[in-house]
Amino acid sequence: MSIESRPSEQHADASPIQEAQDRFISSWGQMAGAWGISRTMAEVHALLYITGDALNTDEIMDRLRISRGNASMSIRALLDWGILSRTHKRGDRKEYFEADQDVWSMFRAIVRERMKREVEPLLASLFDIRDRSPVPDDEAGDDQQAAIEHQRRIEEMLTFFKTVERLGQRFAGPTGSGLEAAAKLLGRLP
Amino acid sequence: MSIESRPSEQHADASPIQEAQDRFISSWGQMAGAWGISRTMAEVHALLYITGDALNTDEIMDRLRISRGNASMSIRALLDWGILSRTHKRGDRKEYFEADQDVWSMFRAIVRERMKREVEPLLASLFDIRDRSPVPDDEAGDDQQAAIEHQRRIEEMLTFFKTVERLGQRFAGPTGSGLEAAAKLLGRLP
DNA sequence: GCTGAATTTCAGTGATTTCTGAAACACCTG
DNA sequence: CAGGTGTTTCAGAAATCACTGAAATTCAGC
Repeated sequence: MSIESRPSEQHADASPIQEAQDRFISSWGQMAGAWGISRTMAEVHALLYITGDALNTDEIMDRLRISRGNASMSIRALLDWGILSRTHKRGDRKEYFEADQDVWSMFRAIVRERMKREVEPLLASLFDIRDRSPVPDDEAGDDQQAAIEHQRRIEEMLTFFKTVERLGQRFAGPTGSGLEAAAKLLGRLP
Repeated sequence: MSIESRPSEQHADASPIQEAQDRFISSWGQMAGAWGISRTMAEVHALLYITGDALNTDEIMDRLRISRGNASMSIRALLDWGILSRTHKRGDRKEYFEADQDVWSMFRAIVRERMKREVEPLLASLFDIRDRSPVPDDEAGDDQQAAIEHQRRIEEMLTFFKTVERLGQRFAGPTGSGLEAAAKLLGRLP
């Protein structure tokens, strides 16, 4: 028999703290788009963060009212992002999952992953485009002018994203513990 | 190895520079997800940025092979984001659109907009959640312990996003011209 | 106020993403 | 190795998002 006092209605008998947690989960879920992940992934993470508990798949399914498949895939994806970790409990074969409780280290993981997935491929493309673009020669002419300005724009983008990548490494890279301080420094308002 | 799938089949002979532009447009389009906009929006912007020209709706439709409706809506959205501006040409009733040619100012606009759309609402939710959360009292007990830790987690999130917001204002706000320098400063690798 | 060019809107359609549920798989333990 | 428990996979259903094309709207000039 399952231990589920499954809240089939929205919050049948939710404690005040559960209500607050649900609000957090839902807000966090709405941010999903911003992190480039699915709503469910965000909600699973929110649940584990805000409760602070290590939960197993069934508990997550039950609390968020999602299917086993969805839970499994979302958990897997969050593990891949490196913002969830596995644990086990003695005498229990189930896997338990918990979220990093340090907000800064959690965001470092997110930045690291987005760098890898978005900035790096773009940089590679930009280098590639630069290498394949027609090289302006000495002759004057509209084509040459166009080629020169094209090159300038590609260079500017490259410079920008190279800076972004260096910042990202500073923040999120292996040696990247310096950002909290940096943020505080920069954050001092004029 | 060949470069198949040349985008311009109806423009029979694409110039080398057009090919480079098309590659840029396509790479930029793939980043769309990262900026939280649709692929077409990103492509329209890429086209206007990389050509540096002011183009009208028909030219954009033709070059990107998209419908009038899609073009109109994408342009409108980009105008709302503040990274495109309108111009006119003498003796032509059509509207022309051009992209900000300064990469840094363009990204300031993007950051500003994402702050408004994502960070600010989340901050509002977090404040709201904090205010509605049960207040821990003096008595000991599991409920109290849970309430205390819940509060701590909400506070930590709040602190993080308040910092993010201040950083964003530093970078993208009205007084926000300081970031390029700041980025260079931070970017100096260890 | 009419005309026609330019632009916007939007219902319908198409494409993509996410979710479900059940089957397949893995792995203990007796 | 049989039976049970826990996890992953995946085909199809559902939900969401983007795009089209045509009709409606706006607006300058007559």
